[in-house]
Amino acid sequence: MATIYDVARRAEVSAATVSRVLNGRRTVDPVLAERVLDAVAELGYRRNAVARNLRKRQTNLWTVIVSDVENPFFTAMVRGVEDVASATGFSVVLCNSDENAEKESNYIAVALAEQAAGVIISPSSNRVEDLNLLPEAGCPVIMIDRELKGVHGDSVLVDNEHGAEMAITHLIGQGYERIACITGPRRVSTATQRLRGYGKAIRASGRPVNEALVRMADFREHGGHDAMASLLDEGATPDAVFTANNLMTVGAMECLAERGLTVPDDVAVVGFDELPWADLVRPSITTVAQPTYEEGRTAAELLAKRIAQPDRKLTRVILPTELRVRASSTRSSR
Amino acid sequence: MATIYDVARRAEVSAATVSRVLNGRRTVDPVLAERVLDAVAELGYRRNAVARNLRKRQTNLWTVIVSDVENPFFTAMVRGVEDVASATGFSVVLCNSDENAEKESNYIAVALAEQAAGVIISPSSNRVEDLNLLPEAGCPVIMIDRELKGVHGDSVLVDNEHGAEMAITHLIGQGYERIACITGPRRVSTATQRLRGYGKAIRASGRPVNEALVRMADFREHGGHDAMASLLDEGATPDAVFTANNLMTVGAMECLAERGLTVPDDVAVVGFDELPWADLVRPSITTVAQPTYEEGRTAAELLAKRIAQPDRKLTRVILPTELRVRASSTRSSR
DNA sequence: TTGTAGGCGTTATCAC
DNA sequence: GTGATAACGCCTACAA
Repeated sequence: MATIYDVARRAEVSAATVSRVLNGRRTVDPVLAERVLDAVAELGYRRNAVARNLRKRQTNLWTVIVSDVENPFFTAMVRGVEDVASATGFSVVLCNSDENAEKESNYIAVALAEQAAGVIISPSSNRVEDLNLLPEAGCPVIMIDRELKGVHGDSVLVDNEHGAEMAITHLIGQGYERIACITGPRRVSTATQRLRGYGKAIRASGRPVNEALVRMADFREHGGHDAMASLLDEGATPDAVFTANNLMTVGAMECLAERGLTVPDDVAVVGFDELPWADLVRPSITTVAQPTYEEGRTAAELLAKRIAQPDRKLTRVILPTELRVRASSTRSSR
Repeated sequence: MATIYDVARRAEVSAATVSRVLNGRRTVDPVLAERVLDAVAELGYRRNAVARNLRKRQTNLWTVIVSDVENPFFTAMVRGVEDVASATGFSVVLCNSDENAEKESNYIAVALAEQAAGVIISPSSNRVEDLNLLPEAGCPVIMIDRELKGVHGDSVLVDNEHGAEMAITHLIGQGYERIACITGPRRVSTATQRLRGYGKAIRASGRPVNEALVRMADFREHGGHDAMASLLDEGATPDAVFTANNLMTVGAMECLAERGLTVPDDVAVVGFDELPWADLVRPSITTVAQPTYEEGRTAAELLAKRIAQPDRKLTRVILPTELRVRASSTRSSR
């Protein structure tokens, strides 16, 4: 591999001049500059980003830690991040924490060691201290999708409570009476916020919240399935269910199908998050849609800004959700 | 940030000893080692991977370049890669070439500059020379899903031709007669191999291949939709269609639904690749399933081996596909 | 076993 | 405007 010195020798200038030409900051005699560029081309020189990063004490790597890479929700988000990153000259290191606190801590350690320029994370754990290692080391953190109080970083969220409220209010308006809720783990902000929206809407209709209709699952397909089964088996007899994320919606639907229950006639379904290719799913599912790609973009833009300007005020962006009414929650007859 | 020298001073040893303790290669006096470890803990020292990489002239970064991050097929694959990477101490830099040759070349340049330890790529272009820059610079390449002849690297593929053949043979067995094929761009190996399997099966049944029933689209949802529309509009009147990837399957299905055509009674559908949550899609779709996660794992394992042993013989792994017969291709009556 | 010293390839700070 | 020269933080001969 050719180094900057090889180029300098060939162009008959100093290494410093080569560096200046390559970085285009200060002015260089056009004649020398051309000699340098020629030498670069002839040698097929590429600069060594590792050496550059060491010298500049900063990299162009963003670490993105998501809690489930296989969930299409995060996929779309990552794409938003990636688009902004490549447009601003950063590369994205993708890490899958798999809802596992150990893995998450591990990836944080790696990000620190690799001198990541910034981290975008949807926290799986509530290890505030681990996350704060990053800002303490001067590495900005953006929380996305999920919020963790006490972490010194910006965040990009959606109006989870309101989204859930819309979902439940819609079900109530359709005449459903025993509305169940399958939410995620208590430590995750989206789970509690969506549950709160559920409770708020139920109470707003003048009814009490029935704990027998509430389940805390794990945001996974299997968990949604089992929570649905438990609702049915334990005699809670729901006539509708609100599931707090896409995977659990799928799990719950599968459980209903296994039991021979019809959606929406036996049990109506509204899920948080869009499903990919929702149009092919029958019955089509009513969802609370969030602007996933935009969340990724926004987080990335926030990170780029903070890197440029480390002392700017912390921001907390809340993006709107939208209720998309489809067949799974509209009464055909009764 | 504390450096190895800060630790050395605190532990009253030399920097070399600290390095030796941290890397655990050669033996160090247990007493000194403990002093070092204590100093590390007290200072919250973390080694700077950038400096280490410069010195060692190699990083622990794998660059994974996929042609569409939002396609669940690649998502599962990336997860397979990521699992192996993190188990072997590598990090994954994810790049989305978006079926775009320019972006792809760009990411290759970045991988080179960042001194990636290896690259796993599903090529979007057929720029063999660009890809070969990597092995020339000593950076191993693994091609995944798609093959590009002339590239000096290992590859992990599936038996595309055989998979397509199974699909078509199945349709023929079900009595379909005018079987259309929507495949991908000619430059992509999976597109041509799947088309070849289609032709082979058709001919094996004693019929000629009718070019009016074949379309080359772009492996995207929209492309699948338009190709289906063109088949219907141009009077080719297919009674079945084989779509060469998951996104085009969705597009074609949507087109059929728009036209009020019923699957499988008006037109049967078999698609290459599973759809996520295939069980919720109605009618359920017959697919040629490939072991996506395994492809990722295999590619990653191959990369790890090649890094450890750069001169091992080039390998080309072919993983099997499997026909999953569902409702979209089984004649109810006629 | 331990310490010293040189270098990985850049960029930044000086003089000139 | 250009060219020496000194870091950036680490690893590893080599010498002790």
